Amino acid sequence: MKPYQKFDLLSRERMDSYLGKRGIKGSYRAYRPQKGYGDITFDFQREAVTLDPAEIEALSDRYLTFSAYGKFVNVRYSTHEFSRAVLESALSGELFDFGRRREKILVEHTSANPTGPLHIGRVRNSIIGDTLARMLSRYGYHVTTEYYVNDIGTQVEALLLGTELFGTDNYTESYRKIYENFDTYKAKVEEYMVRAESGDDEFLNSSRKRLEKFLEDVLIDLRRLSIRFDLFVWESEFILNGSVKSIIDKLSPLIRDDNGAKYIESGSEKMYLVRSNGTTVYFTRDIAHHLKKSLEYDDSITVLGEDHKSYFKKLEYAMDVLGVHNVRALFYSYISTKEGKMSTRRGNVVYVRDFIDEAVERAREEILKRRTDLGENEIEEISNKIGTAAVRYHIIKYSPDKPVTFDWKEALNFDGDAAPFVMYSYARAKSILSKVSQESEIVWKFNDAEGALLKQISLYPEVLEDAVVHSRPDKLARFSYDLASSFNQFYRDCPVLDSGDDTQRRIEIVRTFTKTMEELFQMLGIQASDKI
RNA sequence: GGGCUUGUGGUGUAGUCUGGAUAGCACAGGAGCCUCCGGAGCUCCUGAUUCGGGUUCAAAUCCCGACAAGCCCGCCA
Repeated sequence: MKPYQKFDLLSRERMDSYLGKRGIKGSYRAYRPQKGYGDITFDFQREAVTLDPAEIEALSDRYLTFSAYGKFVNVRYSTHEFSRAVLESALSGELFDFGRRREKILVEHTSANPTGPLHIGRVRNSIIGDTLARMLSRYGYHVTTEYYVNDIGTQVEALLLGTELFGTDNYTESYRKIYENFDTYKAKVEEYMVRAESGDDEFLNSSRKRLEKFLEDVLIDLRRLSIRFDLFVWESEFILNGSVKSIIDKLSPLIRDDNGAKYIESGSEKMYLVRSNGTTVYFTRDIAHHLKKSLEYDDSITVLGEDHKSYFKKLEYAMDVLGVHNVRALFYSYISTKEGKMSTRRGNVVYVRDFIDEAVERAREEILKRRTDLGENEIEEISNKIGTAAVRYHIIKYSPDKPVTFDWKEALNFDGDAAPFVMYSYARAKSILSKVSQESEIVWKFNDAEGALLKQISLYPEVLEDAVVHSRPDKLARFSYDLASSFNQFYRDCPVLDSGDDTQRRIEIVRTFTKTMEELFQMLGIQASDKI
């Protein structure tokens, strides 16, 4: 049992047995109190009971210290015993063991139409999705990541037509030109759509080949952020394998007709499946897509911008009709700039590649300021690690449903709650470990500063669980900051090397810290650096 | 018009799901700390729950209503 679990249980048993013996009826709520009140609180506020402080205190022993204030019972875990439990748990590997789960989970993220390089609004999707996938995987699930590539539909056909007419060099511009005069090209776009929908192999293959090139532009940026996909699912698959047709058949009892177009209805909401020209809409193909997910995975999460909320509600309605309940979405709010919503026309789009470049450059400047002992290659490597980590961290650290206003100054501020701080504390720890010359026996005796760091470390399992249960990858970033901060305090108070009896124990504490940090870095997609 | 989301110090945020004690953190501002393993660090100070009702012994947290910001309501994706 992990340290907090073990001590929580011990406290609870002690409390329950006391209540039983005294015949006190009344339930308590147990939670971790705010700082200063100990490690666990039994809250009797709702109950009409009186607790005798002296009797409560008498429940204490060398592991637990009980105290009562009114209807609060606070329990403090012995620094020495708890620290020992944490360090032992870490050394045995138990602290980092979350077991394996049978469930297969699909995480779909990014899935942007490849009409141009990613901007920071879209990359929030990628970073949330990738971090989510990493933490679910660490927690023991069997995770697959998916990029759903649209190779059918109005936007895609417009992109393809645009590049045919105006060239592929600046494909974003070519795409835009179609939309500038959409009426002119509407017939041609529609013709392409019909061809695609008819399952025209030659046409679809050629579409796909060209789209792959544009998609590569998106994937290049993502790779710099250590984001890769297990799976690319092409939308046309659902036309070709007939599943769109079978969806429409399955829904047919509910389908109504509107001049040849087909829709289903829930309340006053109409959900169109088929246009009057016979082609299906994105929605219909997405139903087929999600049906496939539901069959192949136990659970599936799609990362979507908040603008898709009502869309997804409709999709859920359709899935519900089909008896599918294991698909869900994780929504995030937009990133805007101070000038408002990002818009190419207004020239306030921030591309991820620019953000990464700036962050790497900033990291490089900082390194040059403080280090003269590194070679050019090393500087390059470290600035890349720091810069890309800073980008990921800055985007993941906000709660997904919090709207973010992007500000260059803030985004490139490496002081405080930012990746360099966290990476710095890790580098300090590694630096100590690199100087360890000999090992000896651990002397089991902990002081408060050691206890504080170990206690922070011991929160890791419950933080991860909380993040997983609530789909909140931002919590890992926050925890990594708190942990780094705890380490910096420990670093100030506790010399490690050449500290006599304390040395080996502190070395192990530092090792445990770096191990925990590495876990967090792994999930946050940060490449650790021993030197920064 | 209907629906969804957000509102916490000067700024950016955590806590809100599951009500409880002194609302945590960062930036900015002020004051300190290098005879010691890396000062991108550490310590201290200043300063906040949008407004109005309600529920409750107790509300940042739950309910209702305003107000403000964003998003959605297409035979687009």
